[in-house]
Amino acid sequence: MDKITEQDGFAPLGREGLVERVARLLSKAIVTGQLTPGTRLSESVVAKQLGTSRAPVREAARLLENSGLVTYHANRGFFVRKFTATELDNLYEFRIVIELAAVRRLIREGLGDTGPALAAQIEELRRLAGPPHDMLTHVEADMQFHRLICNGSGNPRFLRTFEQIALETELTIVLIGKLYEDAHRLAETHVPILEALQSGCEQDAVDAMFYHLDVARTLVTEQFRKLEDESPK
Amino acid sequence: MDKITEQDGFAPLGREGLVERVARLLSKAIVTGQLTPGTRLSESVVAKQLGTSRAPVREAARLLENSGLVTYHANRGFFVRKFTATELDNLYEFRIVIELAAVRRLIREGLGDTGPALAAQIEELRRLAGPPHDMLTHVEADMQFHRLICNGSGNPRFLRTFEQIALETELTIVLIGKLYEDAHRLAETHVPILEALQSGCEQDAVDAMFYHLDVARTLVTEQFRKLEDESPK
DNA sequence: AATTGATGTATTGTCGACAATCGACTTGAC
DNA sequence: GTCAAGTCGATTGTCGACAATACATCAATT
Repeated sequence: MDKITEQDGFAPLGREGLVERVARLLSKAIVTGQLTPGTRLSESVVAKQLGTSRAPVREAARLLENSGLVTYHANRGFFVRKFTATELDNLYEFRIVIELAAVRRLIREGLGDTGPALAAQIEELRRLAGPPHDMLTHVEADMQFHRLICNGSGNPRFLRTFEQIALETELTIVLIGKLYEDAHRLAETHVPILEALQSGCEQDAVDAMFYHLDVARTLVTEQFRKLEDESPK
Repeated sequence: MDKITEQDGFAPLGREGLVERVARLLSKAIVTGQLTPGTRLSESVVAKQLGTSRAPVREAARLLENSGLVTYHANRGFFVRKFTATELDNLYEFRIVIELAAVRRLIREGLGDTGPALAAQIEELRRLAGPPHDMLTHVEADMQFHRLICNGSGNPRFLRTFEQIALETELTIVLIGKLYEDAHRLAETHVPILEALQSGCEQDAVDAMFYHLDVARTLVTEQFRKLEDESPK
């Protein structure tokens, strides 16, 4: 079994550093929309709210900067990241490059236990399609499917880069407010990818993944442009 | 440990933050080999040497962590990154993915003023081929050629990702101690890439870049394995 | 002798305070 | 009324000190 989540194995449990905890709380607050894009992340305010000093908050903010959730201006502090339609398009283009490369490598290295893991994740997506429809949980499960592929590719750099864009991808999806009209449909769109991967045909797998991501890219970008027009600036 | 001193002479653009200065000094010390892989980066020691407190050093170290030059172990601190042959191979595989994607995009978007910039950079490489043969300067000029391509691609994510792996790439090359036997030859290996880019044929450009990077990958990996055998930890 | 447990030391983790810097506001001249 | 310079308040930048943790050493037990 591959190690993805931090709860399996003997990874220290109470050993989560304060910085990581703050980073997790902040990222959750941002992704869930409690902190809207553009708002300032005052170190002292956050520190006071969490009952810590500014140092851990500052470090956590720098971590989030690498995840693309916040931007940092020298001598001005951290701000929740704002996205433009172009940036969003660039994000998906980049994501496609990374994930297609991961798919190619995964095929060449052999699926291994990534196959069953992907199948199980699709089951999870189907289960989540039923009520209650928690958007964030759903998006995270979707991302987990793609994370499994990057993780199974065998080159840790793909997983690492995926993690760097995973949170901002989640954020943009949540910003838009919907991923698919039908949650059941979303789950099924992952099936062709898995089947192509299991067939062992590299080109089929690449095509399936590209189609999947390209559809998502179009949906997300168009929806975002629509929202941009409704509330210009 | 040698003292890390700041090279005077240039203050790039008005004010540079203390954190950035420390990060620059540290990265230079690592890439030049003053700090060898595996050595501990004691916050207090570095801070004392640079005449600052630990806070900026700590932030700078976290920046370098993103550049892959140092690793961080919770409650143990920062260490200069050690590379294995496999990691190095993964690095080059990843680099190929990124740069090939950048080339594709650059072709589609049109060269613009990237063409002349690339030509000028080749000239710079030729100039540096003459004495004195400063390895680091040479490597940096080589990387600059590739940086220009990522920058010209039009998608900032490619440049951003390139920057994340640029320093560790430089480090591995310097670790090996040589890039090419003949520095003049290195400069010329970039010519086919530029010509293919100017031809406008996407496949030619991709092929040229792939060949270039694949040769480098083989050279570096083999040389590294040789060094690994000589001094097997 | 090997392993376990206790102890000491060095380093990181966190904190609160002060200094430097930026942006907004006020004030004044034209 | 507009613009410029000066001032003020708030926030980040940096610092030194203290607390918590890990590693090494050594003692005690089997």
